[in-house]
Amino acid sequence: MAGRRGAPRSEAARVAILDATAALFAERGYDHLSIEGIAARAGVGKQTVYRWWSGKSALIADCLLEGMLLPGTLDFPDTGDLRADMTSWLKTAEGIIESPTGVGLFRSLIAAATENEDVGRRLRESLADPRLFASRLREARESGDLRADLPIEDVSETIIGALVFRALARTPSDPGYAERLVDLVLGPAAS
Amino acid sequence: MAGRRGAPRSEAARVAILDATAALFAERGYDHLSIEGIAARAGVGKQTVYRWWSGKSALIADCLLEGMLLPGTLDFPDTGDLRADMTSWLKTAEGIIESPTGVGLFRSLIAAATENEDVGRRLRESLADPRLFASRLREARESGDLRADLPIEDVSETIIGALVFRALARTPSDPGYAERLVDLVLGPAAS
Amino acid sequence: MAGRRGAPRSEAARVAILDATAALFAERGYDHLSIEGIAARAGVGKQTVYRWWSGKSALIADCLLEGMLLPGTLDFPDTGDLRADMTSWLKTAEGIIESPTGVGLFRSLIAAATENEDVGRRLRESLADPRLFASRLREARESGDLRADLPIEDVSETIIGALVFRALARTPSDPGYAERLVDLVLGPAAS
Amino acid sequence: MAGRRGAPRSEAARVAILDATAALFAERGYDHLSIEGIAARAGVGKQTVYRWWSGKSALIADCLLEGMLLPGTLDFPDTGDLRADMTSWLKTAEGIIESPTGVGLFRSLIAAATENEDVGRRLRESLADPRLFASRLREARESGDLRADLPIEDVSETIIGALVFRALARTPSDPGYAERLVDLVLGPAAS
DNA sequence: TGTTAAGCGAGACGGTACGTCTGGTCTTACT
DNA sequence: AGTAAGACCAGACGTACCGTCTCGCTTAACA
Repeated sequence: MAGRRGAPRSEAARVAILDATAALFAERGYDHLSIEGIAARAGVGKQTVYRWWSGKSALIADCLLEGMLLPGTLDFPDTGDLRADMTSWLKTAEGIIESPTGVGLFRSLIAAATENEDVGRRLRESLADPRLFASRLREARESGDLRADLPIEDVSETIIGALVFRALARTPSDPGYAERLVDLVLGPAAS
Repeated sequence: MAGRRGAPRSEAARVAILDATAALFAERGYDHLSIEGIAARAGVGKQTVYRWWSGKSALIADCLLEGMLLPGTLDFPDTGDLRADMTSWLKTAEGIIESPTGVGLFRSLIAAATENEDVGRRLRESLADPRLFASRLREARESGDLRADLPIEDVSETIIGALVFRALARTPSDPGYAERLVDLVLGPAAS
Repeated sequence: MAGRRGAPRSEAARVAILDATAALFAERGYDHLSIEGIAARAGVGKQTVYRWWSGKSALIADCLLEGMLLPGTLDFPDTGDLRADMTSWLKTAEGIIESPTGVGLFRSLIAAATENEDVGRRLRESLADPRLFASRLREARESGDLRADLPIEDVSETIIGALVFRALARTPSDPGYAERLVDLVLGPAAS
Repeated sequence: MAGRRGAPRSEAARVAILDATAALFAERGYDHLSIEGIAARAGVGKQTVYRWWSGKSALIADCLLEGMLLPGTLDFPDTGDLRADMTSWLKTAEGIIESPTGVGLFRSLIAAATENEDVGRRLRESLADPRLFASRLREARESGDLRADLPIEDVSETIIGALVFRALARTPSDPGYAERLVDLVLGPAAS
């Protein structure tokens, strides 16, 4: 059996650090985050941060895991009409991404994913979240509303990828985009 | 008329700076770039950099404009079979992106786009490059090989977006992916 | 000829740093000095300190050279009676060394000399200062008041050494000490 | 009656700590000593050090008390000729102090004395050690070889003080010094 | 043909943050 | 209760770059 000695890790410190990270990330964005700032805001020594995380990207990865960064407002609607629900979800997402705070958060997450593979992987895993559209697509395919060979995961990935790229490329807002993207990835609507 | 006085801008310095930027970007990635390092490598005073560029992201934007960052090997093949050409182009792109240097460069570009809107916009503009698939898609649509209402620009954007997201999310390599993505954005192949 | 380039060293910064060093040294002693504290007090970046000095001991050495640390109140009296003058100088010195601030400064200088050979050497050089007793001893020897073979420099060194050692060893104050030390190093007084 | 409870102080820990202190002091000098380093080398928790000593200077004071720092090779020779013995002892001492390790140890002791009054006092007490010259001087005075009023303790203190100051001031080695110092403090040799 | 304004390489400046190290305190589990 | 271990808050260390600001020099266009 193990039986480690020494004081156990302080949960209070862990939480204070993640809270401070999430707060500063939201306030100032990924690249104005500093470990010193986080430690100061959390009321913690810098060493306590470095003891448990390798740097700011790892902190962001953990915040992500705890759901402290992504707003919970992206639940998928359910009116029975998959294409309509998807379009409406996309318009909501576009709205968030185009808001000043939303785009900062979004680009900051991209920057963090750039530096840290855990952040990337966790973003990927969150695609499977049932609150997102993946599970709904799966149902639709099983009930015959979508062609049987539709690769669900590719669809999720492609939609998010398109949003990511548009945010990076500063593609201007376009009212018809959501419908076109749905048509593109699900195939044209049956007449 | 104006007629400025004093020495004109040194072309040698401009080129040396962009060369140094491209070299260091390739060697060490976007976030280990430093203006001091660039100036030193270019044999130039820091002020000469700051006189003409606002920071490292602007330098990258300029390098991009001069084609010093993207490898020229991504020309679109032309065998007459659009789907096959597109699949093969995608496989080549995947190969580059999965190589150790390629993925670094790719992610670094994403990071740069995160910080600087010009970088983003120039990445977007390069989608229209005739060496890429956009012009080929246009031809195919006009010759009736693709459905008439296919939104070409969305297709380009979506494909690149998918690649970007897979690079960020560290999605593992998958042999069948190119074909599936082509089917997804062009619609299933006619039998 | 050479012709250095770049901005010249800032005299204002140099002086501010030495002033801050001397002030903090007097306030808090050698081993509570910190480069950060000095830089902050001087209103200067840390790098400006490190650019010109290797560490705090080198700063002290320079302060010493500029006479910013030693009080100027140790001038040797001159009543015509060398032994009496010397005794009286020694009593004054003892008084300073036994005062709370004096002993701190004295021990701090010793600590600095411990770490940095320049500090040591400059302390040594200051023995030759004509305001101290060395030059007076020389006159006395030449005028026949002291034996001709008396090694003046050894005398100075020995007297200071005795004071140093008593300060280190916390030898308690002793009213008759000054006279005894004078007798010891000059030989017993003629009857 | 009292009857303390709990485990008694561990002698093994005490010895391990002092050994580690002495070893690290000799290896790296006083100001590279760290409590953490000592505790690690001794295989002991930091708290066990802090429980019994107030800091590194107190550790040095204790090592000194146990004779773990000063080499035992400074016994005073006895050829019957006091001046010759003293000169020869001084030359030996000079040799040690001028050796690379000796001077480091000597200056480290001075630095420790600077910080901690116990260290100072113990250095002072060690002057009375019969292996040093004080007891020999006393005998000589009693047997009439030295003038009756010679202040023995001042002599010891002055000699050591001179050596201390020469070490601090980096006075260069000088072949005739030992003889001159003996003449200085004992008075010129009788013809 | 000077004068003069801009560009240039160099590098010092006041700063921020880095990641590491140590100080001293405190909290565990073990003996 | 004392110990080995080690986490904690605090803060200095010396380094790397930031973006700005002189320097002394060079290079044209103006005068």
